[in-house]
Amino acid sequence: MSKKPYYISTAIAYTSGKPHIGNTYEIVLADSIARFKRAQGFDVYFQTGTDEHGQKIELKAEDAGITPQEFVDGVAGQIKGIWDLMNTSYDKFVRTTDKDHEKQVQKIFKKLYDKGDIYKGFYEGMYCTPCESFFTSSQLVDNKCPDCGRECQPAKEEAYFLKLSNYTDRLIEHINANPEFIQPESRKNEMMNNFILAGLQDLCVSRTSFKWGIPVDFDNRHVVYVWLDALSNYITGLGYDVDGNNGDNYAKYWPADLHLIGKDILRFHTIYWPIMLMALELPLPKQIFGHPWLLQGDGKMSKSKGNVLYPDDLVDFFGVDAVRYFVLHEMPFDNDGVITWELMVERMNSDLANTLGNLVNRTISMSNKYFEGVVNNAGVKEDVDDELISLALQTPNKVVEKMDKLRVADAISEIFTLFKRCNKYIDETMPWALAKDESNKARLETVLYNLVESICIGASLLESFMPETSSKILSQLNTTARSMEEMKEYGNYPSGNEVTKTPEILFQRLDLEEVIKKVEEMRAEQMTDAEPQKEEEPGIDIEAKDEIEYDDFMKMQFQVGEIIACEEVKKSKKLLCSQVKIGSQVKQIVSGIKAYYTPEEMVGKKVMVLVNLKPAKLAGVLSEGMLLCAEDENGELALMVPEKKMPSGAEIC
RNA sequence: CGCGGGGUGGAGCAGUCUGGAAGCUCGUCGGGCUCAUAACCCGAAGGUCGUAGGUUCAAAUCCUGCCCCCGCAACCA
Repeated sequence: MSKKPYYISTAIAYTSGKPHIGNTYEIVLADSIARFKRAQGFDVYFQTGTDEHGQKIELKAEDAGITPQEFVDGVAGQIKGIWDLMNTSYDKFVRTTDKDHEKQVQKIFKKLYDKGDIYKGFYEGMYCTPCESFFTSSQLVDNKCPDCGRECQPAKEEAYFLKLSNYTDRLIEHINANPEFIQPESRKNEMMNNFILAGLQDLCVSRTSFKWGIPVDFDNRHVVYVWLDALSNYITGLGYDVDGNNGDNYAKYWPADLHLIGKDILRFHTIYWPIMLMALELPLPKQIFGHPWLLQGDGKMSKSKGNVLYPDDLVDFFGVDAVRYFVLHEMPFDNDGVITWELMVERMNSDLANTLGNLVNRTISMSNKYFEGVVNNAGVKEDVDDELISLALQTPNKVVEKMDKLRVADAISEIFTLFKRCNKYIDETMPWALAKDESNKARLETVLYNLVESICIGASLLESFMPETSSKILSQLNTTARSMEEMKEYGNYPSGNEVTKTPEILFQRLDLEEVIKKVEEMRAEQMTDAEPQKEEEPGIDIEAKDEIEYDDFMKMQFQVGEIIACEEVKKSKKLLCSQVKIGSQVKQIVSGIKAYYTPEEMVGKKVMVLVNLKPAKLAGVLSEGMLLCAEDENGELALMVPEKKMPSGAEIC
């Protein structure tokens, strides 16, 4: 009987920089699922990779003074290095700059164009010439550019679009008929209500504004734009060929069983990707799981704070398997998980060192102490054994159940429940008491046998999640991993086998204070590393606007305003509504700065106001001007305030 | 009234569909034990299950109103 195929993929990582712990979570999660499916006897194909095109990369490469190809080669290598460091067992690392991928994307583009699913059209809308940007009429404010406030003209720019309307009915049907398709299910409603039922806009699939992409072969002014390129990796990586000369892997593994992705890109995977496949007349993937995010507890990650968690640093502190354990265990099924140093140290000490490491250590030590390492199944059973044995037999099934529902964190917990039961069993049977009387020798042998056997089962199950630890334990017990089949019966550990004489500590307990101290040192180091950059801080470049006349400038009236009252705009997330005193008059101004200032902080500030901006309604509230802010590359805002004391109403010129 | 999820001992969660003694992990405190990595095992304290009503012999669980948090969408003059 041939093995059933199982194809799992992660999203491909964008090669703009080094992956942090959040990115790493996804690959580890996918890896544990892939390993588990292999253990269950599936013929698993596990694909990951990198998304390497786009304007952002073109610009970054330019900054670095190298070609885009050199740039992405470097970052892709770095990402692959981290994936390998995390001990992930992917079968293929696909890159969107792979020649065969590029070729197939061109063919896909052509085929859909020939079929009429891709059409040449126009970016049609309101165009702001100075900003070089298109806006839909709903984005405009009183027909003015939302960025600069100037008049926009109706305009067109040539681009190719993927037509969605032909397939939306089929997509809706498919989603409704297959409740498993989008996971977690709550996300299904978001996609349906916010996008599909609201009416889909055709997806723009080409660009003329940059070059670093796959050229449209029949119209080389255009390059293929992001999603059509990136999503195709799932089939091109398998050797899919538009003309039907598919590779073996495609025939064997498509459609995919599971696309594992972050919740932020569910829309592309549950709407655009299925429609692309329908247009190509290919079957749809069976399931798409938008996993939650792993967040840091100690504030927003930022390089300047030096608190970004990188997987390689964590591995230095804790070791690969501990890091794998953290990210898998702290992540619930459909809520964001939180990771902090405190939490990691706690898990390390409590779960890994105490429960697991110590169990293995004390078991092996006793075997050596009482029987010189020889483990014999003497068969002197007592009632207390039953509970342990039955749990050891049930645990594999429990783990399978959880994994079938993609509840990876829960699956690991089941394994640790078994280890905890082992610790309890030691206290119940008190081997050290048995050892005092020679007549209890056979019973003592049985007790130790039960421990070793149960640990073997637990360690074998652990392989998918903590492969290195699993093999360390098994090798200390001088045996190998059990198959799922072998775990159906109890007592497979060979009687008379000999465990190691020198048990190695699996996980060293850590002192929280010491860890915090080291972390601070590391942060300080990261800060100094960042320092030179700060010195020469080039500032950030933004898109240049057209030159203006002095008269244009003079049209704008800026004055100092004093904020005399401020409140949140209900029903909006980002807006604060301020009463601003400008000379003798008071204007109401709404600003999108709630995330950076509280209403209390605002009151009393003297700020720079653009006074003669045409009033507009924001979230239903009238706004009669604009508070000016500086904005950095992360969108962080800072109000502009006069450097010296100035009365409200003072002109800024 | 845009759509959806959630509020359970100090922390993180399960239980809600299918009403019927409030559970798990961590932490705290007390005890036991000594094989082991100051570990392991047992016990205890600590919750009006967001809030106000309703249905019922019985409500964390079903119904209604309200408050708060989160995700998505909109908005960021």
